[in-house]
Amino acid sequence: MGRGRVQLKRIENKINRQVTFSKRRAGFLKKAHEISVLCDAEVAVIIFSHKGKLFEYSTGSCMEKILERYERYAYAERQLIAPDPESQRNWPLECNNLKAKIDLLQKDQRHYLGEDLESLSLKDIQQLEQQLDTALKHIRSRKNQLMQESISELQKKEKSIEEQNNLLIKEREKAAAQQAQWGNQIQNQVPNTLSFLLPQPPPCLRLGGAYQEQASEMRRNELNLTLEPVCSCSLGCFAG
Amino acid sequence: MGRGRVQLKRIENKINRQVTFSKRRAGFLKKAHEISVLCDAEVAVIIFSHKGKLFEYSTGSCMEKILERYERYAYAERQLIAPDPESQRNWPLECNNLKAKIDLLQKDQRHYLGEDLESLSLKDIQQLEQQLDTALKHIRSRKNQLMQESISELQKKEKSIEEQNNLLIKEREKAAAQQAQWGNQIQNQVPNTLSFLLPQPPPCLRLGGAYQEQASEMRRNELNLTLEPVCSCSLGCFAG
DNA sequence: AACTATTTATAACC
DNA sequence: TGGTTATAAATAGTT
Repeated sequence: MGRGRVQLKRIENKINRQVTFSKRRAGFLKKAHEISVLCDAEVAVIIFSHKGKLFEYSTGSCMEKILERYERYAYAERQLIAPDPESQRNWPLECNNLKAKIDLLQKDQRHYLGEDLESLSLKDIQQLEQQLDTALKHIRSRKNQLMQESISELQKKEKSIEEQNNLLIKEREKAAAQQAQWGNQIQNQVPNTLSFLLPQPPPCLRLGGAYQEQASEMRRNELNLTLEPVCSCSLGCFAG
Repeated sequence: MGRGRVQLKRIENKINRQVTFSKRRAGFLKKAHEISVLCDAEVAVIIFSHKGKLFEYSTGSCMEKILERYERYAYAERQLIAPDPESQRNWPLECNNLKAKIDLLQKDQRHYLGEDLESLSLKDIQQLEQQLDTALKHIRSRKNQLMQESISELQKKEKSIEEQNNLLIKEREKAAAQQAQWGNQIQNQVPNTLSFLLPQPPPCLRLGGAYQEQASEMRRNELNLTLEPVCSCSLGCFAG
């Protein structure tokens, strides 16, 4: 994009290289910010010029956070390769930073839960209100969707069970009729059969019940994990 | 560069965001490589998508080298923060725990903001809805309180200024009357005085005007402080 | 994933 | 460096 085509090759002219670096760097960092905002991505850029000068960009101006995330991400792989080159990391500092971050997250979480509002200005409060209002809209929309799905599923299940019931009832009637017939024929030999069959619930009904219980148990577990984590500070760091 | 102008604002449509991310990411990484080659710079790029997927570029495919260089560059500052009588703690474990906690907090936060709801069950969603609903009640209550306070204060100030105004008006009238009297008494002795005096606004008026301006300026300032604080990001560590 | 009408970025020049 | 302009590139909306 310029008056001439560009070859992907080191610019030998020193001045030209410097100028191009300066211009492209600006455009590049701008694009980093754009993709970060537009696509809600977390971006970190580090550039060392030929002369060794550092330029950087990071979403949320928090380079360390992104680098740590990167380290964590690549952790598993590198663990396999390198057993422990981690004695030279600045652990205390890292821990401190993490703790500070957690504090911030927890503070924000309290705000999201409508606590500790005294420390917020009117404008903060208004912004918070709007955020939660929007969030609540999304949440209610999703809830409705889930409820609709749940209703549909239950209706389907109900219908299927009803059909099975009808089948079973027919079978029972058939059996009853037959047994009545048989009873008449061999009444004295097996007198209890009919009274034993009738009170027994149809098997399909019990199966349905068991399935439902299992499902709701599963949901309860997920709830514990996601909404009531051990740490009391679950919602947080808005940093993203 | 496209058929429409683009607003620097998160793309709300999920599909669009994903497509744009994909396209821009390609262009962005290409530019990273270009600047690296053309300008003989050392470039590292880390991108985490909204979904948490990692994309990266680094000159010479050696991310670690560049990150280490970066760490060395920013080393001095961070050294100052950390003393260190502590070397026998299990730092790696502690750090990992803290990071896990942060992940949980961030996940929860997204839920509080109405994002990533797909991973929640109906029951989770209902609980979340209730939490936010309660929080919103508190927040709105606090907001009303703050607004009331703000209104009261402004009213008080208004009243005080009005009183001062009244005083000043009275003074002006008094002065005008006095000057008219003087004008009659010495009209013949100093014929020009009156015509010189009259167009001249009485001193108290000018004072009053000056005072009023000052006061209204004050009000404007206070308004800015309480209603529109400079920091646009008051809430939380969004940057974490 | 391919196609364009546009918008952007930027190479060359000052 | 910082501005201007002609042009190459990137990409938003569309298919």
